[in-house]
Amino acid sequence: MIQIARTPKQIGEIVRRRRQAQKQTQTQMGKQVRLRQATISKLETGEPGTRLSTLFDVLTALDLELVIRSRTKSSPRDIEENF
Amino acid sequence: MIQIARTPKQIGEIVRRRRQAQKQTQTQMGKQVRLRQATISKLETGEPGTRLSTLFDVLTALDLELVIRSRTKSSPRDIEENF
DNA sequence: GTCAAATATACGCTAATGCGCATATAAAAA
DNA sequence: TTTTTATATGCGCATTAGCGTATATTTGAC
Repeated sequence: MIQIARTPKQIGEIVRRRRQAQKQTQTQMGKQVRLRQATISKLETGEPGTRLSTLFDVLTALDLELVIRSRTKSSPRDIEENF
Repeated sequence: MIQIARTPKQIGEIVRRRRQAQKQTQTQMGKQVRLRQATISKLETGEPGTRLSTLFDVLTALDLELVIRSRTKSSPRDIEENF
């Protein structure tokens, strides 16, 4: 399972899919990492102001990790979603 | 080039190495993406409060992208750096 | 060691997160 | 449809990023 994210919105989508796949609610996840349900909600909807610490907390709860790598050629889908 | 980041600090290190590899200063990078040199500095030193939008701006300037994937077994190095 | 360049900090400011708490809205179940 | 569950929003508050500007500190070249 690997997903490219070039915008906060894309991160949110990935997080949401993963959370749902694990059959968790935002409230449950929030409890695990001590974040409000509202905070998870904002992250998943793509708030650009979300803090790195919040993202890492959530990724930990979902057993995901973040990888940074050189950009690959962007697919048409990436481009349209950037704006 | 691919790097795992499990903490804001690790992200900072990756960003810094990449920036230096491109022979850019924080001030130059900041200009490209309209961020202050001080902001880049904080990101590179691992501020957990850094915003996602800021991270993406910087990654764009460095031609890097972010990938989210299932966690791999952590290497000893990862563990010690988590606390 | 000296000096210039790069990076880390500081101050005052504005804006926005994340908080607790509550509720409206949407989605799923009965 | 009615009821329950889940997600999105709202308010007031404390905290903090990021801004401009400026300066201390570190690093690197000479």
